[in-house]
Amino acid sequence: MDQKNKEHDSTCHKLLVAAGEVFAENGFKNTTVRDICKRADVNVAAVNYHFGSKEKLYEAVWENSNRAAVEKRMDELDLARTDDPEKRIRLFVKTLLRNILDQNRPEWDFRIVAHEMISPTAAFDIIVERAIRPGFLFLKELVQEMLGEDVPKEKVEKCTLSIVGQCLYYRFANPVVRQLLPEQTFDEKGLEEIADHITEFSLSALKQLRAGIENEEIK
Amino acid sequence: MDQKNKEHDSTCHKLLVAAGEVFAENGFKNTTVRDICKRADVNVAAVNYHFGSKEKLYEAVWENSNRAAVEKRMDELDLARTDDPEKRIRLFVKTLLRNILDQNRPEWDFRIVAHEMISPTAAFDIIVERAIRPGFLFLKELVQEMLGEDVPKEKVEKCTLSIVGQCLYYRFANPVVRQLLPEQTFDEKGLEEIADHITEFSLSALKQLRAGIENEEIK
DNA sequence: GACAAATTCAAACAAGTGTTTTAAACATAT
DNA sequence: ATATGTTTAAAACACTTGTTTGAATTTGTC
Repeated sequence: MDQKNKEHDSTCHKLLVAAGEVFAENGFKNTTVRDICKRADVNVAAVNYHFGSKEKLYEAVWENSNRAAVEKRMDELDLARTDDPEKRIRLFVKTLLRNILDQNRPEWDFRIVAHEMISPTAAFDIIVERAIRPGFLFLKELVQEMLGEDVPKEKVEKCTLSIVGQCLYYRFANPVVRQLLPEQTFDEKGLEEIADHITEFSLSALKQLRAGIENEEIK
Repeated sequence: MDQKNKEHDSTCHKLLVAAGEVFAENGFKNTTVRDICKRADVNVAAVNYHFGSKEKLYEAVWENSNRAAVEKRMDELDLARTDDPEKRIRLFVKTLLRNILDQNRPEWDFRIVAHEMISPTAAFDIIVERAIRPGFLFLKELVQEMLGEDVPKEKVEKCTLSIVGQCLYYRFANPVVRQLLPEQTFDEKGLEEIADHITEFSLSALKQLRAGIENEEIK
């Protein structure tokens, strides 16, 4: 909205940072501009002066933080391109879990996505296309590799969702998981455990499915 | 709150019904008492007159609808007690999916649970204990049967969550799924497909895991 | 039918929301 | 130094929220 967006300690910059944090915590609807301004140590009117409205600030936050973050994530995943699909699925799961569960991570943009899933705003379509679909397609290819070429597209897609679903459950239903599994931690060690389990569970399923398909082909 | 709660067309009853619908659609925070009263065709003051507050109405809605619904669901599942664990897991998945995804189902209480998972209210603990834990324990037993007795509790629990997670993803991330898989329907046929897939995926995983465990034991 | 209690209603209230206004402070260029 | 455009600040605005009020209406009882 403004040419000085990127200068540290400018009102704009302080607003973007604060807004990102608060939106990530509470979603769009449950966030007040007064909360944001208080955290940014800035006057209430600043939001509308610099961004026009709460909604445009939301979009700016997203625009500002997301593109780089997504690309960085995809790069992380691409690093392992030489590895076999199993290792890359493991890496994918671990990366995804870290992004959605690690509270200490400043890359909170994924938490905004989580809120969008539950109560979409106008930015929803863009967010899906930019932040979700790339990862989905990435994982889908790996699943395809695991299952073989002649398995129908719908099956591959559903398997992909099965893997993603296991991960995202820990975010969406986090309070439930904490109550159901009180011993489970969510620190580095806990995340590792969860990631290992989901990977093992999913790879087992994919291998078994693959075996079943091959058996059918023989018949 | 009142002795005439159950009479049809009483203000109380109309409020409970309307509130249930609206809360299920929008969650607690995003529901206004004016919305509820408009749908119930009742004066705004009625909520506070009959229930004391919006919050107590929320609790009453839950109290009123849930106990019977949960018991009915557990009965449905128990009917199949004679079947083998595989068939019962299939039934569990299908029942769960129907409850959380079938829009035409008047048993919207499960959708309130979904909202509670994202932004818990004071009723959260009760809701988890009454609506979620019984199903969780039910499925956990089935998974235990599939994996055998000597597999650690944590593994059984994580596998259980993996199954539940696949199902609930279709609810939490429903708009995303619709955008990612535009061909997927959510009518009776669509639900059947999803349920079949999740069952197949999960049973494959469990069998493979079981095989792995037995191999280790032999060594 | 008359009286009292319970219920409904329109209106208003208090608190919170996003936004706008108005003026003061600041910066920059001439 | 003055003028000009930009940024900040406090207050107010318009609207929505849950809740309360007090009068009107209905209901129950004798």
